[in-house]
Amino acid sequence: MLSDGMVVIPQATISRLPLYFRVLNEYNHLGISVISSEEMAGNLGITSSQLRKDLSYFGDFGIRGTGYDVSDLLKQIKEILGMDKNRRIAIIGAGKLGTALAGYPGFKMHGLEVTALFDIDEAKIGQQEGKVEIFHLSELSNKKRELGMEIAVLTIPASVAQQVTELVIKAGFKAIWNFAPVRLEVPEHIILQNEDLVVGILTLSHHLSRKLGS
Amino acid sequence: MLSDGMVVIPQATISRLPLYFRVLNEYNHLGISVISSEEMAGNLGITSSQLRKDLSYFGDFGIRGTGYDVSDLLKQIKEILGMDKNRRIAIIGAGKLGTALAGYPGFKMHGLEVTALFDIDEAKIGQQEGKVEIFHLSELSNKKRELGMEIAVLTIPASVAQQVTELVIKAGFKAIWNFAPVRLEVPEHIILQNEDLVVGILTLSHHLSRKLGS
DNA sequence: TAGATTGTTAATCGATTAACAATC
DNA sequence: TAGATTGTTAATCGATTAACAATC
Repeated sequence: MLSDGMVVIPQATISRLPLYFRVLNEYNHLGISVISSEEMAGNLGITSSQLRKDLSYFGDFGIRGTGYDVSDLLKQIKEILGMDKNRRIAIIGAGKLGTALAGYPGFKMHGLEVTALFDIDEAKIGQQEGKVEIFHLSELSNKKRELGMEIAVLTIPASVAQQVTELVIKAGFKAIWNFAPVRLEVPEHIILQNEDLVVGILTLSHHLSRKLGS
Repeated sequence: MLSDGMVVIPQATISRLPLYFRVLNEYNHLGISVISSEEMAGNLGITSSQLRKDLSYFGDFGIRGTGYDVSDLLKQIKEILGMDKNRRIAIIGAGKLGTALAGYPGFKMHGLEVTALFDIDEAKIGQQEGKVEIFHLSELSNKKRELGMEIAVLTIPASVAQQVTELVIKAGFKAIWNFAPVRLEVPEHIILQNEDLVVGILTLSHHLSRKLGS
């Protein structure tokens, strides 16, 4: 694919890139340097067409007749997902979920760094959670400037989520990952991703009801 | 819709039901007893067609010319999602994420109960996490029978996830909610839902790269 | 060159939406 | 009955897949 103008990339395609990244890492560790779309797709339980189509949105990364160079494709996917930017993350809400995420090993492994936690509970302010300090929410703007964070993670009660979202936007964050079970209103230019944990488990519960009739 | 034989319900439809449940709860608390699909859909930022179509997979819940009875529809959705079954959950892996989930208020609010935690770290065995006790993983079968759990949540390292999955299946669990970033192999009859937290944040990171060009 | 595998096109499949007959 | 809103059909939109020309 050549110059793209304004091609819309399906959300599903973007969601599969981390999977490609992971399996390529495995091949890399096994010392495999070239891989076909057929082989990789088989490993992931998808069609090779889908894999090739997904990659084609971003460029021509393969070699016809040969396959894909593993470490080259890894580098490309890192770039596509911004993993080369070492993005810094602020977690708002130093409760159980917030502090658990602060220590989540998956972040660092993917070029992401939790740089600060924020809360309004005075008892928590100044404490360290692993290597990450907890600041008062009123410091959000200052610390953002100081530490260069780009993504705000909301692990706060639904009742205050909209209010805190406005603070976060005022502080200059352009991307929000929202764990509160509520639909946030944000301006067009803010990138919002909802992570609703209840949806996942209720989906399971539904399938249990349906398949087992109980 | 009448008898369904083997209608396939889109995953997207099931994922929206918890949202419908939440907004209906709000109407209920406001004392609103009847609601139109137009009103509800507007509130959620979707089309009324989609809402009506989603509900039509499960039955005829509305009254033409009037709308939907809020508390009746709430009851129906509870039933569809198995929220009336009070399903019990076992969390495997009493690390940060596992213990955070054990205390997650969203579960109880949706008729789900975390009944036990499991780990292999002797230092953790016997401890209480909130109201939930931590047992040794070797007790999984016994405790499942004793406490009647149905859903296993995996909050364990990817490296042991497949091995633990086999234990979980042997213990008789029929549904698995997997937080480990790995593709699990399970028999056909096991209901598996992957919750890959890295996908969410990398999606944000990608959009940051794309929209801001940085 | 012969064999292999990509990138892309066109066909297929599935989900969303607009429109409207049914009906409260 | 007149007005409103459902449940459903058919049209539209978008994503997946099969097939194959391009090419290493």
